[in-house]
Amino acid sequence: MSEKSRTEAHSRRDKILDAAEALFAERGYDGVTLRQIAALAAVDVALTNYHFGTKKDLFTTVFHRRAAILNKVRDEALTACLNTKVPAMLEDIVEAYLRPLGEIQASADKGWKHYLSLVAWVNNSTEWGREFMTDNFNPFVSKFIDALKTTLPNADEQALYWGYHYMSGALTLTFADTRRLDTLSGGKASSSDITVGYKHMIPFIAAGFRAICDDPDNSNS
Amino acid sequence: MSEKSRTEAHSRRDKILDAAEALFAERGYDGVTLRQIAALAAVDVALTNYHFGTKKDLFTTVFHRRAAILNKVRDEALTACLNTKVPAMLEDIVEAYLRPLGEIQASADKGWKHYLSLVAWVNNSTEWGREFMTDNFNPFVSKFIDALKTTLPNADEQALYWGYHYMSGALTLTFADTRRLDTLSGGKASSSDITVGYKHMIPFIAAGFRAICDDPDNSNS
DNA sequence: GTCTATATGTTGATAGAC
DNA sequence: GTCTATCAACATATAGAC
Repeated sequence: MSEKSRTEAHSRRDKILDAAEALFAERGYDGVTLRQIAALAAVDVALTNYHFGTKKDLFTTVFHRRAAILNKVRDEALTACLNTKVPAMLEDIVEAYLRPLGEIQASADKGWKHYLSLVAWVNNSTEWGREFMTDNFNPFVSKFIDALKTTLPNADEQALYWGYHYMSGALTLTFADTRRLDTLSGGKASSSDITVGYKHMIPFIAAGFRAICDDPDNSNS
Repeated sequence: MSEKSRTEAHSRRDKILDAAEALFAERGYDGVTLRQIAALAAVDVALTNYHFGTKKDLFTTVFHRRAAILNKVRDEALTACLNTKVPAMLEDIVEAYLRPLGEIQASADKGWKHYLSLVAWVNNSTEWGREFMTDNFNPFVSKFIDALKTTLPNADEQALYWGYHYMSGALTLTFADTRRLDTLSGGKASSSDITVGYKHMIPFIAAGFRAICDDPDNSNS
């Protein structure tokens, strides 16, 4: 195989993945046809089957493509945070969790934006979440919750997990980028103003955790 | 038309709505076929068209069926809260917003549970949310945000709207009832333990609002 | 109101030529 | 690797008998 054809094939393969990522994120698995994906990628429909097998296989490939690198980036941020001060501040841990995602979403990279939007869709789906969220992201989430325990040693564990649930929901809706905050606020806030969205999310979530997880004795510490 | 046939027809009509509600909530609009809806309702496929028109029309009917009553219940709760004390406490306003939903979701009514799950799906979808969330729920949300302004008079409006966004995301993920908290926590918390989910949500969200909307001068008030 | 039968289109998938 | 051609299955929708 020549260098040229190898490169072109790889490029078409990637174009299918990019198109599938964008469309799955926008309309969900069932809302998208292989023909629409092929059209957006500007390749023949049969190529989706040649490169990835079934539609479900294609979805799996799309989801896994960025999951590993996402875990790596976030793991490094959390580890760095935990190494700078012991015990780490609650705000710092929450920031370590959220900031890498905010930077990705605020960046110019369309592909990553689509991927986060896809994660939002998966996270809110009972059946897709069970298959894709648990295996890919639970290990890192557990690490995050362990970190929270070090700074909230007296926390009721049930409250801690529900706090994570609220944060996950807030984050996920931010991923979804619905643009509905614009209409609601009459222009005073914008769903796509990601930098502002993450700037307020960190103190909001940290305060929430403290309110339900902190021991009454040191609630104003 | 006899009483009996009237009742039966109405019953079949309702069975289609109930089935559509349950399936749309579980798999989204495109993930469900009219045949599956008819099968779950135990009626003929052609009846969906006779009673509701197109598939999209059926979805619209399902969504509107409970929207009005939901708005009424929530409006009463918020109004009652605002009338008991002036200015109302932040926690009371958030509770007025959340508690009616918690009571509905914690009740034994399967239909309402499915409906809230459907709202979760719509809220996280850019294209469906634009069409169905804005018209149905924005007026009440604006009333809620106005109430927040009375108790957080110095709040930056942009922060206030983002706070609402975080609350909406947390609430929505709770609607979705993904059952994934169970796996993540190793049984220490359960997504379907709705009473606990709402009990912690109120102080969590209230503290979050205070952290980003309160004037620094009275941040520990 | 309900069902049978069917029109009409689209879907995912693949066999086979190049 | 890529494209043409085609398949069986399934979708929504409706006309017409009862």
